[in-house]
Amino acid sequence: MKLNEAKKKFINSWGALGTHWGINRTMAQIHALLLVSPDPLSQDDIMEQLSISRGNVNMNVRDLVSWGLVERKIISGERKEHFVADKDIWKVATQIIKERKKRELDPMLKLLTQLEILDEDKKNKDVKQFKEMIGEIQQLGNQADKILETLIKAESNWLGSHLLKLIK
Amino acid sequence: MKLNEAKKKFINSWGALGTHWGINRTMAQIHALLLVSPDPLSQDDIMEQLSISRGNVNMNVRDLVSWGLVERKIISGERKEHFVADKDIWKVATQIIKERKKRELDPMLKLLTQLEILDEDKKNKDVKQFKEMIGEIQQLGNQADKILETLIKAESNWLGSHLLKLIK
DNA sequence: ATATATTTTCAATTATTTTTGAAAATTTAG
DNA sequence: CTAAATTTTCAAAAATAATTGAAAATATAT
Repeated sequence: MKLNEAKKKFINSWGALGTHWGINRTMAQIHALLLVSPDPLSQDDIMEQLSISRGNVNMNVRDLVSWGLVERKIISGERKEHFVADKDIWKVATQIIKERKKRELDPMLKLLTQLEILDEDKKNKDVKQFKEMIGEIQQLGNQADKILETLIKAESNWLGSHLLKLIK
Repeated sequence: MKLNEAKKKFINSWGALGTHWGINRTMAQIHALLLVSPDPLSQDDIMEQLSISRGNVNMNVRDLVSWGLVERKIISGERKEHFVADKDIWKVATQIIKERKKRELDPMLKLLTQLEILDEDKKNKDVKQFKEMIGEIQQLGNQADKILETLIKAESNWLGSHLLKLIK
């Protein structure tokens, strides 16, 4: 297989995968492209390589920056802004976990707390089962929260060397 | 807050959350509805409670069954099929992990293995960096795979009592 | 076997999300 | 300051995904 073919395959399947994770195809593709590009790319480079419009590149790159996955890079002499992806995959993973936790898990846990305040007949079968269900989800959510928090703080090599042995 | 209000809130936010996870709103809503319903519901019950069409219910319930989150229940005397969600949240979580691993992580790892076979000048900067990147993703993917595998096999209470202490 | 109830399918419709591209805003150079 | 380059915005268009609803298929009762 040739390099360019491999890159294309990688970019495309990364994009396809993104759609299963609530991330839009283009954002995932741009991220993939930057991951396999040794040097920073300009908006025009990205437009050309992925055949997408300027506005699309702009919006999605901006999103990637807000996710902390990509950063702007000034190249001396160049007028255009350039972008690089953080190439440390462990950081990429923890960054994604951190953001999704903040954007999704935290609000859900907050909501569940609100739902707890149910002032109705506690002997009612439906009320009882509802409270139980919410309680269980909350418990699991809190556990997940703690684990993710710890994971985010952990060292990149820690996971492989310690956790895996302990968990077995 | 009244029970029905709480249920509605739960169902709606569960649905909204689903869209961030590549799951369609309705499927997530049906799942939420079944989670907070003590008794099995028929297609008509679901149609009525969520104001959605028969076809929609049918397809999404079928999907939930294929995910192993919901099962068909025959109620003696009743002609219509009824559906219940597995109420054990730990099982729900591991079931979702299991399915997503199978549907997404496994194929991605397979793809990465194929991309490894790159027959080009190994001194080429681009080739080198590409291989490195793929290698790192693969490593992380394999670690995640092992951890998820262990998690799926773990007992529901094991996570809280052991993993959390060890990981700290 | 026939009629009736129930479930499934799927083409057409509707809703949602993504993408484009050109205008507006901003930045940099001279 | 003015002009050129670059970035950003956003309404409209296109693409994608979800939903409907009625017809077809299947199952059950008499």
